Amino acid sequence: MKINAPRGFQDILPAQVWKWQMIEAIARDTAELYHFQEIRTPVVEYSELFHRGVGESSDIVTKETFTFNDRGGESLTLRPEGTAGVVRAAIENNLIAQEGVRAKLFYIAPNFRYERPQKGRLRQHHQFGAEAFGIAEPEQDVECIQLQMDFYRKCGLNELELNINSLGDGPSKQGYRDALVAFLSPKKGQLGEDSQRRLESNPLRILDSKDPRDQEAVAGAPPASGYLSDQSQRHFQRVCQLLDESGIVYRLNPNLVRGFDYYTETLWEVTAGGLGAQNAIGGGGRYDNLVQLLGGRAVPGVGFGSGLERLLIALEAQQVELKKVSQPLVYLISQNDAARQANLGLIRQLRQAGIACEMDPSGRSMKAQLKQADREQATVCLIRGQAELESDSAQLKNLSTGQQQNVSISQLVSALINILKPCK
RNA sequence: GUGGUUGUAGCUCAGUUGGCAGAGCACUAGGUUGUGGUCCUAGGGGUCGCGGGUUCAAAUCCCGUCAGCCACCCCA
Repeated sequence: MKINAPRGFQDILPAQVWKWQMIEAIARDTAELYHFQEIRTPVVEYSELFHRGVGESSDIVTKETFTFNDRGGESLTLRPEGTAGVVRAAIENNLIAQEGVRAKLFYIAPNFRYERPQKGRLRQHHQFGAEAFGIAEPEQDVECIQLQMDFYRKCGLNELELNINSLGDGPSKQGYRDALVAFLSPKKGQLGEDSQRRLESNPLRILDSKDPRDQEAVAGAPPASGYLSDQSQRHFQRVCQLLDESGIVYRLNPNLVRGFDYYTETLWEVTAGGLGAQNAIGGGGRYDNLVQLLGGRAVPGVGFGSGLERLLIALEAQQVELKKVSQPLVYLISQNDAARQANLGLIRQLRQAGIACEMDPSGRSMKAQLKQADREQATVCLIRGQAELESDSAQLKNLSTGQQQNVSISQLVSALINILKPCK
């Protein structure tokens, strides 16, 4: 019986893996350029972490987690997002034990959400994310945004838009929520079914609904900016000013709301062309209450997560060419059994000398071997038959020019290194 | 969880009114007994997603189911 990968889970095959390695390398290089350090946390956490962290009322926790009991009866959950686990690890390992101690961490890791798959949406997806703890100033928000945007720029992504908004600190957010409910309640009948329900559970989300009925009802709603405390207002203005100064183009979007309960103050989302309906490629925000909520000191934090599958989709749609670099390959070809036997020893020597080699041990025709070498994009073929065995030499054939030369075995390694050097 | 749509060779797909399961590409071999890419010739490869039903006869019609894709919800 044939067994497929579970719904919404995807194999990343050799033909694609090099792209992953490339964008992962860009992510690491860029994060380290900003002096963020990599952290790797477990794929599973106690379920309570996400309930408390992401929020009991958020959709992600209520209906999208992979949750199960282990054999001891503990409830575990596959991580649905990156921040909560990093905060837990930072607290547990005393990385942010004291106020004023700064920790800047990044990760590249899979997340799991039980959803119906569609374009740009899977049950396992991967994110590059970064979290900065200990600094409440808007400079830290902007450093995160700069890192994120630099990452996209280095990957070659062109069509993208940064949306930004502020919901203010806790009291500001609550005040705005109440005001919005007061504004929308009389119009409840005009809202879509989903939003009528959200009016109680998560009214802020009605702001960024796609339903035209909701958009019409929301049109005259008061903006969050009117409910920000003085301090929150100053914070947000400073963020915008710093973005201006660093030449980052953004759009103030008063309807931008994000799905995690822990966000306070600044929040942002980057959208990209070519992604279909799920056009968010990454998002982030400040979460000044989260560390304390999860049992740490009152340490502020800010960070982002960026979806790598969606980045690759966007790069493809925008026809961005990633440059593939691979090691030049030498393909050993044997005319007969004796040559094949000799090449088995030779290939080991060449590999130990640091030269990537391949050969076909099955005794097929030379034509078939050459064809295979061509298919695998070998740079050089090393051909040995009866004549070469007797003269202790090998033919080296350059597959792109077709030129061929005879080289003695004693000089083989240096000759190959010479030929391959300009190909790296 | 809801809706739409598509499942035929490794891949992309055709298949008429229900009447022998097809093409292109890819693969293997030969043309060339020591040389790839181009070309020519031949060959291999199928649970027509799966299960049931109608029929003399089903890839084709009906019912169910599973999966992929797309959209809603939500999010990266």
